[in-house]
Amino acid sequence: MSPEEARRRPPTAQQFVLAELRRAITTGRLRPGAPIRQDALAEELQVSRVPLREALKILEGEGLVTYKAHKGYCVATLSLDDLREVYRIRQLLEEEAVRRAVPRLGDDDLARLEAAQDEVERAAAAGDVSAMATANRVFHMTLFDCAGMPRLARLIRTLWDTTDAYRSMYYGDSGNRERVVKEHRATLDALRRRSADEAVATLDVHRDHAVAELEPLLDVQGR
Amino acid sequence: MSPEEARRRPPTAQQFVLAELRRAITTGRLRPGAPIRQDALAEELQVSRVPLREALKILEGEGLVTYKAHKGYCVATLSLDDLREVYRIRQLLEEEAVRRAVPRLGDDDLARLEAAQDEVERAAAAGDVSAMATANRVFHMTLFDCAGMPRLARLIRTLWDTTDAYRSMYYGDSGNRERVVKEHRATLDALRRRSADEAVATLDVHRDHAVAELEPLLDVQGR
DNA sequence: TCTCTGTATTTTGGATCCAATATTGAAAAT
DNA sequence: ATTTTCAATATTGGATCCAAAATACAGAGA
Repeated sequence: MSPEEARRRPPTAQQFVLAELRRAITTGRLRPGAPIRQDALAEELQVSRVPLREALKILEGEGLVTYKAHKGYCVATLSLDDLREVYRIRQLLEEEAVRRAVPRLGDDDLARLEAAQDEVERAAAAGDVSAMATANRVFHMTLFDCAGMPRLARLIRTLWDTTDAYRSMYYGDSGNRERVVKEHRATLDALRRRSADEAVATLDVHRDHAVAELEPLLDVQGR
Repeated sequence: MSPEEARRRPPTAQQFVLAELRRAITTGRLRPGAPIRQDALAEELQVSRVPLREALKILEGEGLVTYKAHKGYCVATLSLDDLREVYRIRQLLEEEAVRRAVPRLGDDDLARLEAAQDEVERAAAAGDVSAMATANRVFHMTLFDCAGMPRLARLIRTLWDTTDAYRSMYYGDSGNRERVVKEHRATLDALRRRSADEAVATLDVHRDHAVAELEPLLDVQGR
């Protein structure tokens, strides 16, 4: 292992495994519905099954994997109903976060949001799906964090996680990437004018488009 | 172990430990802020540390315990801000659940709600704090489950869990118990008339009272 | 007396081994 | 041919053991 890697590697194996599992799920290397063989995965990641199982327990709590006693873990699948439910809950929670955040937004916060948006636009132009997903997330979470409600922000993060496995498919389409860029600009504009109502409205549109694009993808998965 | 116990005991040790930990936290045997010594607890519960640690990971995900690498787990404490945040999020999510549930309420659902309320009243009269907490929870969750949004219901459950450690203190006061009974009746009445607006309003009042009563208790904990 | 340092002890993190459960497949009976 | 039963195998659950980190503590030095 290079010094670089060693420095970035988390202080415990379970945290390392947790990060790896998240990546594997969001990048699609572990497909929704796929069973998780502990022995194979542990060997692949060069750890024993103990830290792997603890990491899986966390993901189970977050709903990213499902578990049945004596049967094991599977990558969670989303039904259409699940997708709509997750986005409806996000709508409720994100509206609250935005309304709390807007009056607290400082110039430094706006600068961070603009920096995040720059990165989104760069990734969109380059067609870098993975960077796009990351940057998009940074943009939204930066805003939500400004609400000063850490538990709310955490809940929203968890909800985002549950659809991460499908998000990369969404960004595979260049039309989707461009629309995301435009919608973010509208949100940023509303935030600059300190208009919570408009910011909420632009994000609602943003989400609705995502749902509309994701629904057919889920149908395919559901086979 | 008696046959009775063996029958009720979950199929895996971790599930058993998980249930025991929840009980210990909600009943106050494990106080908020208390460190969790794995060796001692494992011996007390007659299991090894492995299932205990997996159960703790679940509770960590739910926010009932906090964890620091190489330092271990502690029962989570709630600050005043945390309490207000949790109840604000509950307000948002529970309103959604009620509005979805009301038009779907069948007579059988109402019957179940009334049965739950009977149990609440029995426990309140008997001054049985533990039974009161359980019955109260059954009452509310029965309603939320009627929304047909399993993820939403699960989120709400998790939010309830985070304040469970303090709920039993709340029910220790007979005035609080009586008020809960009355407020439930108001909610039931609104539900019978299929009035979502009124049901939401009664539940908002219900929650606000709980927050008002819990805040001073948290101050004491915060020392 | 206070602080710093090094060591002993405690506690957590992880690996290996064994047990229990589930799954698979083959053989036997209908 | 189909179904059922039973054994073999694979996979998960749990216990024990060892390693690593953190904490507590004692002693030396200022």
